[in-house]
Amino acid sequence: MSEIMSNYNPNEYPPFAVTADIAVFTLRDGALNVLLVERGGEPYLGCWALPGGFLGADESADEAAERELEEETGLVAEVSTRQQKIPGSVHLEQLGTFSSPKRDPRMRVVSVAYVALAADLGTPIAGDDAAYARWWAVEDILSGEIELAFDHFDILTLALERVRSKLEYSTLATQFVGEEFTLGELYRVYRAVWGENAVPTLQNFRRKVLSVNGFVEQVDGYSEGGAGPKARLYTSGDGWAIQPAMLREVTIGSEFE
Amino acid sequence: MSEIMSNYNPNEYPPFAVTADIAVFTLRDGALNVLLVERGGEPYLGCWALPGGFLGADESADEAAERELEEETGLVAEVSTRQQKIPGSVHLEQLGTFSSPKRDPRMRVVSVAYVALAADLGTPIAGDDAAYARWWAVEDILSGEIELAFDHFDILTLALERVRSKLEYSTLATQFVGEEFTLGELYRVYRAVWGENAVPTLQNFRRKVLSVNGFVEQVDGYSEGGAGPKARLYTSGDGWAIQPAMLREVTIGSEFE
DNA sequence: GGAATAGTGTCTGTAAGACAATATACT
DNA sequence: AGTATATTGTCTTACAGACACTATTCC
Repeated sequence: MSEIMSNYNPNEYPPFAVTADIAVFTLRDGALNVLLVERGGEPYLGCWALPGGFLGADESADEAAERELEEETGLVAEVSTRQQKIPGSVHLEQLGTFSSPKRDPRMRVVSVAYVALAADLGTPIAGDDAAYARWWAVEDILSGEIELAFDHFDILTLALERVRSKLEYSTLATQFVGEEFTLGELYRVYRAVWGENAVPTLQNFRRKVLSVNGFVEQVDGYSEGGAGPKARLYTSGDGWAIQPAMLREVTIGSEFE
Repeated sequence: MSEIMSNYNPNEYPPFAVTADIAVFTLRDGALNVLLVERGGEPYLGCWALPGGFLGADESADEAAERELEEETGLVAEVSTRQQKIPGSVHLEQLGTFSSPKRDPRMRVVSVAYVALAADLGTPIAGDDAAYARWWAVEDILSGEIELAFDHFDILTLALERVRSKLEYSTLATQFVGEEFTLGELYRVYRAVWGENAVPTLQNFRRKVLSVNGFVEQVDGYSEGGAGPKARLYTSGDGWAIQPAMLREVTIGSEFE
C-alpha cells in the first residue's frame, strides 16, 4: 500500500510498542563513558541496556527521551533538530530508529534511539528507580566485557560513530566539559573520543579552536592546580559549526570504517 | 520507567501504528523535484503526501522503505547506515522519526522518514496503485503552492536540508545523474540543490571534483549535442567522502539556518 | 632537576577564491 | 556573428601539518 492510512486494518498489521532509548556519553578519568542500566527481568536478565522507556499516551519520542534523560541523570534537555545551540539544554539528538521484527522476542518494539552528551556527573543517582545504573567505559563495552541487551550494541556502535563525526564539524565538544574550561581540557575531550592517534597536535589544535568563530570565548581568570603553568579559562561560544572541519586522522584498521 | 519492557502493560500504553515514508528527490529540467502522492481518503483528502506505508508483520522500517520505494518508482535500494556506497543500490537513508501524538487525528502513527536520491525517471508509472503520483518542484512546495498532509511539510523541510548538507561532504551528487555524465551535468546538480548563489564557480568546482579521490572516474568517449565543445564523460567513483568538504556559500536570509 | 603542561612562533604544502584566456559547437 | 559551454591556467589568500622554543608549576 502506498497511501498512508487510506485503510488501516488492525488485523492486517501487528500492534507496535515504541520506546525512546538514549546513549548518554560523558568523560570520566579521560575516557569516554556511556550510561547503562542493568536489566532486572526477562528477556536479557542481567544484561546491560541503554536507559529508555515507552512513549506515554500523549508523548512524542522526543518528549519521552527528554523525560527519560531527566529521570536518569537529572539533566534538562530539549531535542535539537536544527544545527544550533539550545540555551540551557544539554545536547540531545535523534540517532535513528531500530525496528527489526526480532529485536524483542515478545512483540514488535520499535526503538527510537538518541544520543546525549554530558559533562561528568559523578556516580549516577540511584533515584526513585529500582534499576541499577552505572557508567561504563566505551572501550570496555566494545571489547566485549559485558553483554548488551537487544540490539543495543548496534545502537551504541552507531551512536559512537555519530559522536566522533559530530566533533569534526560542530562545537559540541564543549558539552563534555564544565562551564569554564581550559584548552587542555577540551583537547582531552577530542583525545578520548577520537583516540590518541587521530587528533592533531596540541599546538595545531589550539590554533584551530581559537580561529573558529564562536567556538570558545575567553573569560577572566586562570585554572587552579595541576602540573604546568596556569591556563586561561574559556566558555563555550555561540557558534555551532566548525568550518572547515577539524580534521580527524583516519586510522587504517580502526574499529570503524 | 527506565527499563525496557520490564513490565509492559498494554492498558497503560496506547497502540501504535508505524509507517515508513520516503522523500524521493530527483532533478527535472534543472530543478530539484520530489515525488508526492495525492490522497484519496480522509483525513487530508486531496492533499499531497510523501509515498509510504505501514510496516508489515515481519518487516523492519528499513525493509518497508525499500519495498515502498520499489513499488513507487521501480528503484532497487538498500538502506545505507555506513558511509559507503552500496553497489547496485540507489541511495536510501533514514532521515528521522516523527511521532507527535497529534500528527494523525485518528490514532498514534509513528513515521520513520527516509530520503532517497534518484536520477530522472520520467513521469511516474501509474502502476498497480490507484493513487495518483507525480513529481513536484521543491521550490513550488516551499512557496505553498500545494498543501501537504500530516506533518509531511516538516519532513520535507528536514529532508531538503539533509540533502543539501550531504552534497557538501559526500559524493552522493552522482546519484542524481545517469551512469555516464559530464562535469557540467554534475555542476547543475549542485546548482539545483544549493541554488545559483551558493555554488563555487564552475572552474573551481571542476578542480575540486577532480582533486577528490574516488569522486569521478574518466571514461572514454565524449558527450553528444548541446552548445559548446564535446565534454568528457565520467562515471561515479568508489569514494564516498569529500575531504575537505565542498564549500557551500551560506546565503544570509535563506530559508534555512 | 625532571616531568608535564601552557603558550607563541615559523616554515611549508595544499587547497580554495577570484579571476583570465582559449577553444568548440549550436543557433 | 553571437552565445553557451568545456577546459586549462595563474595569482593570491587561508589554513593545516610539522616542528622549535620558552615559560610555568608540581613532584
